[in-house]
Amino acid sequence: MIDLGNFFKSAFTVDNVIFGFDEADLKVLLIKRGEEPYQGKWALPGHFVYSDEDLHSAANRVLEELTGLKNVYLEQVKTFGAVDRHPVGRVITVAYYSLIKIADYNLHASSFAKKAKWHSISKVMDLAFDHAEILDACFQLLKRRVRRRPVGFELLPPKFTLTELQHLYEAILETDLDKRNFRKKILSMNLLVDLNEVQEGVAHRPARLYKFDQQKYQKFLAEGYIFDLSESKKKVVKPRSAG
Amino acid sequence: MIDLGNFFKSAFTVDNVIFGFDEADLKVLLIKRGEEPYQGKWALPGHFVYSDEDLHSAANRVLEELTGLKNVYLEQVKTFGAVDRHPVGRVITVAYYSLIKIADYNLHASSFAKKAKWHSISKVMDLAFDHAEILDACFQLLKRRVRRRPVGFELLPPKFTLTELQHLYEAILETDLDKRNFRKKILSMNLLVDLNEVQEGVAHRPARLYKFDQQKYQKFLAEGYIFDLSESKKKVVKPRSAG
DNA sequence: TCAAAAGTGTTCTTATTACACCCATGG
DNA sequence: CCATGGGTGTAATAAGAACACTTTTGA
Repeated sequence: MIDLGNFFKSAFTVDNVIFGFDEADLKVLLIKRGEEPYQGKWALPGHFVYSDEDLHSAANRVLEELTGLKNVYLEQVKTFGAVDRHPVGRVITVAYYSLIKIADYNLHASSFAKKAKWHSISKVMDLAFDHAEILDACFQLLKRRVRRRPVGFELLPPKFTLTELQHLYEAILETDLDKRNFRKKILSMNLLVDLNEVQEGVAHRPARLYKFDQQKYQKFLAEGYIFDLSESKKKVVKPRSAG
Repeated sequence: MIDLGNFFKSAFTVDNVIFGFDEADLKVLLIKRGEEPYQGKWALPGHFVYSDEDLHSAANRVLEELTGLKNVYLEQVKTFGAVDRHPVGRVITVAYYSLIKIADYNLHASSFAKKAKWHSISKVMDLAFDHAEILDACFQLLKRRVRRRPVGFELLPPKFTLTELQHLYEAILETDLDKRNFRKKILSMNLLVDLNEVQEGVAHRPARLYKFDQQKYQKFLAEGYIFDLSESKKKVVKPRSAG
C-alpha cells in the first residue's frame, strides 16, 4: 500500500472561458493579471477550488464574481494537467465555458471585474499559463455544440432577428452561410416564435423579431428530436477509390 | 491575496474505462477492490497521479500496468469532483476511456490484473465510488465518437469481417442496423481494404476479411474529409408547427 | 431617389431509407 | 440436403446546395 499522504499536496483550479457575442463578433472575457506569475498578461478568469466546493460550483462562483450573473449556461470542457503548467506548484485546472448575453454583463460587479475586458476571439494572443490552449479547446467544443444543440440563443438577447442569429452562427463556425437556406432550416425546426414585432430606427427595411421557445425545445427533446444545424460541411472531399 | 498553502492539500486520480469487444458484446474491464474503501466492489482501474506525471501519462500507466498494452487509443472524457466522492480526502478524478483489442489483453501482466475481469456493458452495476456515473459518461462519449471518427476499429482485430464491424456498431449504438445500407456506406468511404482472404472453418459461407486503412484515413483527414456513420437517427420526431 | 439590409422559392443533386432473395460452406 | 450466415441492388423519399430579385425603411 502506498503512502497516500504524498498525494495530498496538489491543488486544482477552474478556468472559465466566458463567451459573448456583439456586433457580428464572438468575444471572450479576459482579465489582466495584476500579480505574478504572468503579471500584466491577459488570462482566463479562474480560481482555486475551495475544499468544500464542487467543480461546477467553483466555475459558477468565478462567473458570478466577475459578471454578477447566475444561472448561466456553463459546461465542463477538459482538464489540463501538465506537470509544469503552474509555477507555484502542482495545479491542474478544469476548464469550463459559459455563454452569456453580453448586454447583461455588469462591468462593476466586483473589483476583480475592473481588469476585465472583452476580446474578439480572433484577436486573442499571448495569454498567461496554458490559457491559449484552454481557450482553443473551449472554442472547438463550442463549434461542435452550436451545431447539435440550441445553445447559440444563450448569446443573443431575448428578442433577435434572423440575420443576427445567422451572424452568430457565422462567427462561431467561422464560415459564411446561405441566407435562404439558413432561414429555411431554422424556421422549419419550429423552435422560434415570431413575435410580430419589428426593429425600430434602422435605416433599412426593419427585420422581424423572434424569440427561442425553450419550452417547446424541451418538449421536442423528450420526444427524441435532435437539433441539427449543419450547413456547410465545408468542402467535403469525397474520398475516391485509389490503388 | 489568499494563502495558497490552504489549497495544496488535495489529490487527483485518473480512472480508466477500458472498452473491449467480443462476440457481439461491448465489454469493460473492471477490478475487484481488495481493500477499503469499497472493499469487494467492482471499480474502474485507476490510480493517483504522481507529482511528476501529467494526466495522460498517468492514464497510460494505469492502462499498461493492467493490460501490458502501450500505444493504445486513449481519450480524456470528464473530471469528477464532488466534495464527498472519496472517503479519504478531497480527490478529484479525471476520467479517460481507452479502446483495446480484447485478444491483445494479457491477463497476467501484473498482480493488479489478477482481480480484473471483463464485464458486459449492459450488465455492470453497483460500482465503487462514483464509478457508475463515470462509466456512463464514457459510454455516452464513445457512442458519439464512433459515429464521427473511425475509432471502432481499435476494438477489432486487424482483420475483420463486415458483419463483425456491423455488430460492433450495433453493440455500441445499442440499435439495429440495416445490413445492406451499412455495407454500402462503410465501403463507399474507401477506408477499408479488401484483403482477398476469407474466414476459415465456419459452418456457412465464409466472409471476406477487411482491414482499416489508417494511412488513407490520415490523408483524407488532411484533405478535410469528415468520417460520418450516422444511420439510425432513431425515430426523429419531426417538430410540427403548433399553437 | 439612393443605400442598406430584409425577405422570399425553385431546381438540382445527393444521401437516406426500406426492402428480399440467392450463395457458399460445414455438418 | 439442411442450417447458417454472407453477399447483393433498386426505387422512393428526404435533405442539402446553389442561386437573384423585390421590398421596406431612413436619410
